[in-house]
Amino acid sequence: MAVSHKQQVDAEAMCPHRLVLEHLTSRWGVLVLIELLERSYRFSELRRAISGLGGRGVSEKMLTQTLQTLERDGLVHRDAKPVIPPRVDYSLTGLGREAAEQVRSLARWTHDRMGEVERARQAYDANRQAYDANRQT
Amino acid sequence: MAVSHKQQVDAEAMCPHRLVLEHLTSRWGVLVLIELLERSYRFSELRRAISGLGGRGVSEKMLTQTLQTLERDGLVHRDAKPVIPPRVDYSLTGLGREAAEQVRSLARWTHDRMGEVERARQAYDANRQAYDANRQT
DNA sequence: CAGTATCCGAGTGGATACTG
DNA sequence: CAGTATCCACTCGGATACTG
Repeated sequence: MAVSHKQQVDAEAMCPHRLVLEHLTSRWGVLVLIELLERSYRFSELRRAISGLGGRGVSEKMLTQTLQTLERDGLVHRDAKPVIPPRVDYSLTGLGREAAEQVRSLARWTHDRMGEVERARQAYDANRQAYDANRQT
Repeated sequence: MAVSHKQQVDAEAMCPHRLVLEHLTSRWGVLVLIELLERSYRFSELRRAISGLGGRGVSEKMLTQTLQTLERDGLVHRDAKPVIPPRVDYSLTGLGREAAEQVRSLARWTHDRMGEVERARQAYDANRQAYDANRQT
């Protein structure tokens, strides 16, 4: 039924570039972009690749939706070859590549800083527990 | 009731750094980080500042939740002054500043490229419409 | 293979009322 | 002021079944 793209968060009164930002930082958007930075992928291939990144896989539905959104925003190029069985290749556009690189570097940053984050969490949780403990006395 | 932080997406089998990434790219996380990059804010002040960025405001609930998550991850520092009426200042930690800068640059990128995105969308929608049209004949 | 269509449960996030 | 607690609408996203 042609998915009128009124699906996502609906813009409402939100400035449009916030929307795009949400698209590329979305749960699967991030992974798709990073994966496509490596090379182009076919649909199912991409699905498997993403599932391989830890976490459980994407549903077909969400991958489709994510890809369509990114394609509409001009970040991903969809190349459907008219053969049987169907073959569709996805790749980044120039615009998409720029975005993907930023996203990847942010992802790498979080990866590199995990140690510090973990420590911060332990400290936080410890305080938290101490606080909660002497509260119920 | 002490919000056991089992709330967000729950980690499940997802690699931990994906979680942190979701925190700082979350709807309000992005805005909080960018805003705090400017200076430190009090709770309500921050709430208003964010509402001023277009889009409708954050609820107290979501702002609280967002701030707690970011604090736990060691990105935001919370300074509660024991005065009446209460005064709490939020600011970025060193770690938080690094993250925020990346997030801001991604936000700026999307802002700068909006023109191209809009054009891509128009092209996409036009094709789409043409396609849908001669389908129902 | 590459989707589309439909249903549905869980969780997000907003509104409201209340507390220290 | 700075939250917490509760309720609830709505959306996201998964499972499933079907199509070209």
